[in-house]
Amino acid sequence: MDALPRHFYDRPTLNVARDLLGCTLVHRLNGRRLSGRIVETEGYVGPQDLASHSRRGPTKANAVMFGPPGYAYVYFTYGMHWLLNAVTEADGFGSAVLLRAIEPLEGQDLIAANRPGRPPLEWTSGPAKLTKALAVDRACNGADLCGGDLFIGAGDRVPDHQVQTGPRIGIASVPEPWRSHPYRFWLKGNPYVSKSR
DNA sequence: TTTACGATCTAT
DNA sequence: TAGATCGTAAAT
Repeated sequence: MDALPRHFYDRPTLNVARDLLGCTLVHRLNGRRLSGRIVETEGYVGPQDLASHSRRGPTKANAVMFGPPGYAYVYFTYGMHWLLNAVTEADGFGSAVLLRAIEPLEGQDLIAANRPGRPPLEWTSGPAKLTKALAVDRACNGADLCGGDLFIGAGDRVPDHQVQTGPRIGIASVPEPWRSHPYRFWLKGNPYVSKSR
């Protein structure tokens, strides 16, 4: 499976977020492949988006977001979690797609080992769960998703009637209209889609 | 240098 | 429903 080309990411962020559904996130590690089918994403559409880390302009932590498309923006939050994004749009524009959930495909023995004591449905059904499961952390920040050990491969095209949209999760303190914009995309009925609260 | 908080998860 | 837990950036 080939990595999606850079021009896939050099498009409007919401189109990328929609089209990443059904694609395969792969992490090559120690000669093995850990992978999963992307079932939930969120778009963070640019500095004007008050829910986006890019809203205050480039900083040391979010610099990758402002770089060229097709790179991994990995950041640390809540004192313990790593979250994985794919950078979108033109170099210099701060936008990305957060990968929120995947369905395990390859390397399920290794994935299980990274999620000890948890049932399969809780291995990758959340943005911090999937990074833990696929061993994605700060070392992956800035990785080239178009040609490296962490990449995204094309999947079967997901028809529109299988795609649902809604507001993004975990941004309750963000002002309207950004809080309510339907920038979250998921596969209808897929059991690995994260639980919102 | 100090403080407040966060694109979450888990156990209670 | 609250506690864990710490890097980051704004405030002091």
